[in-house]
Amino acid sequence: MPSSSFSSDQRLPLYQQLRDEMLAKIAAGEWRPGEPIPTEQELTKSYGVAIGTIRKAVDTLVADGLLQRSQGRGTFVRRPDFTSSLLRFFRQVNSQGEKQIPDSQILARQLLTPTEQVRKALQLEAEESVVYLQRTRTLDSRAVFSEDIWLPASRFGKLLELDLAAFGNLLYPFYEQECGQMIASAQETLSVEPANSSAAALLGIAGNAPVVVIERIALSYDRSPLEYRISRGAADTFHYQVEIS
Amino acid sequence: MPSSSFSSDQRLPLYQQLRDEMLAKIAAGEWRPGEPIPTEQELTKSYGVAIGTIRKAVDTLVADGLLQRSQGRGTFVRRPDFTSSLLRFFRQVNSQGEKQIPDSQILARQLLTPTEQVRKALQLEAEESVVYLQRTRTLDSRAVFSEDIWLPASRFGKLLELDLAAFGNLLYPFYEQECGQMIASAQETLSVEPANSSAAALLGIAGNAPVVVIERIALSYDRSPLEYRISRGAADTFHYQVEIS
DNA sequence: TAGTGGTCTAGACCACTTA
DNA sequence: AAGTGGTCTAGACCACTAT
Repeated sequence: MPSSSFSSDQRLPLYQQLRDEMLAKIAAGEWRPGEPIPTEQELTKSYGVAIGTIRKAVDTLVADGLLQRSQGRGTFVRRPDFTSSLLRFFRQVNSQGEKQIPDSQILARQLLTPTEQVRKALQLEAEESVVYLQRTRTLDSRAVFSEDIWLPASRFGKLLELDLAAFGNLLYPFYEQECGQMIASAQETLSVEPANSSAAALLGIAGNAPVVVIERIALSYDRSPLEYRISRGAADTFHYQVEIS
Repeated sequence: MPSSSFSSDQRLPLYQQLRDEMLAKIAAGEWRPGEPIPTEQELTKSYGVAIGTIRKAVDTLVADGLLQRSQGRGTFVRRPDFTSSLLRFFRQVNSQGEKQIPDSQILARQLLTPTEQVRKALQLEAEESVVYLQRTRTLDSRAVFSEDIWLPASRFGKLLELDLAAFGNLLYPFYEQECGQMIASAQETLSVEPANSSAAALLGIAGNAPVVVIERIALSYDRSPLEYRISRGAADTFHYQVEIS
C-alpha cells in the first residue's frame, strides 16, 4: 500500500483508484502524449500493488482511448486523433479520389461577449468573454464545411495576437503549442437544417438546401469545456456509419 | 486442456479460442438469450483452464455486448436491444412528453424478386426471392418514420402466411418466435435526401423537405445478413449525439 | 541479450443475490 | 447459508522490440 493518500474515494476498488491516479498524471502533463508511461514493473513498485491490478487499471484507460499498449516497447499516452469525429463522414476526397485533410482558412477573428448559447456550452462565468473564429475548410478550392468556433478568452487570449498565417490545418495541436491547452475528448451532436443565406454562400449551395450541422464541445482531461464549435456541410456529401449490437 | 479439438485456430491465445467456443454455443442456441451460462467454476472444469482465463474470454464477449455479468446471480446471454440504433434519435415523445415505442402498421406485404441493391445487401443467390414489408411507425397517430424491409424468403417465408394483426411493434422477437431467426447485430448508415412524393405523403411533410435515411443490415450470430431495412423520418425531428476521444 | 507487454496459472478473500 | 461474480495477489513463461 502506498503511503500517499489517494485523491479518489478509498472505498473504490484499488484498480479504479489507480486509474484515477494515472489519469491525474496525464491531465497534469506529468505523463505526456506520445511518451511512454513507467513500465508495469516500475508501477508495481511505486504503487505497491500486484502487477495484475496495475494491468487492470491500465486496461480501463486503454479501453477509454487514453493509453495505448505496444508489446515489447511499452505503454504510451495516446494523443486523441478524433478519427471517430462525425466530421470525417463528409465526403473528403480530392480530384484524385484520395482522402485527405481539407485546407483551412480563417475568415474572421474577434473578441466577443458570448451569446447565452455559447456561454452555456462553455460553462462561462457572467463577465467572461470569448475568442471567436470563423473558418472554412476546402478541398481543391471547393468548400467542404464551414465552422464557427468559440474559445474562453481567459485561456486562449494569445490567439488574438498571433499571425493568422500561423494557424495550421489542425487547431488542436496549435492550441496545445500556443496556449498549453490539451483537448482530451469531445461530445458531438448531429442535426439537419436548411441553409441560411450566409451558409449557402460559403458552401456554394442553394438557399434552403439541407445542411448537416455538427455541434462539438471539446473537453480537457478534467472535463472542463475548452472549445465550442459548430460545423456545417452540405447534407448530400454526408454519409455516417455505425455498428450496433 | 480439453480433449475436444477447437474449431478456431490452435495458435490463437487460449482465451480467444474459448471466446470462439462460447460464441458458437450462443449462435447454435445452446446458450439462449436471457438465460445464464454455466458458472465460472463449471467452465473451468469443462474446459480445463484457470478461472482467470475463463474470465478474460467472458470479458471480451461482455465488451462486445453478447454477455452480461450480474454479481451474485451469474452471467447471462444478452438479448440485443438496439438501444444504440440511430433510429432512437428521432424525436419519439408522445403528447405527455414521455419517450415511448411508436406503434407499427404494416401497409404492404409481398413476395418479390429483389432489386440489385437488395440482392447485394442481403448477399442473395441469383434466383432467391424476398419478403417485402412496408411499415409506418406512429406516435399519437402522427407518423414518426416509414420503413421498407426486405428479408430472404428462404428463411422468412412463413411471414407471408401469418395474420398481419399478429405482427407486433417489435419485429425482431417476432422473427425469432415465428421463423427461428435471431438478430445478433447490425450495421447502420445515415444520410440525408429530399423527400420524394410517397415519403412526403407518408410522413406528412412537404415534398423536397429533407429526410434522414437510415439503412440497416441486420446480421445473425454467424454474421450472415437476415434483414435489410431503409427507414425515413423528417430531418427536423432528428438529433444524434456521440462521444469521441 | 535485456527489457517490454501478453498469456496463463492457482488460490485467497470480498460483495452481492437468492433461498 | 450457499453460491455467484468481483477484486487482488504472486509468480511462471511467452512473444515482441530495441540495441
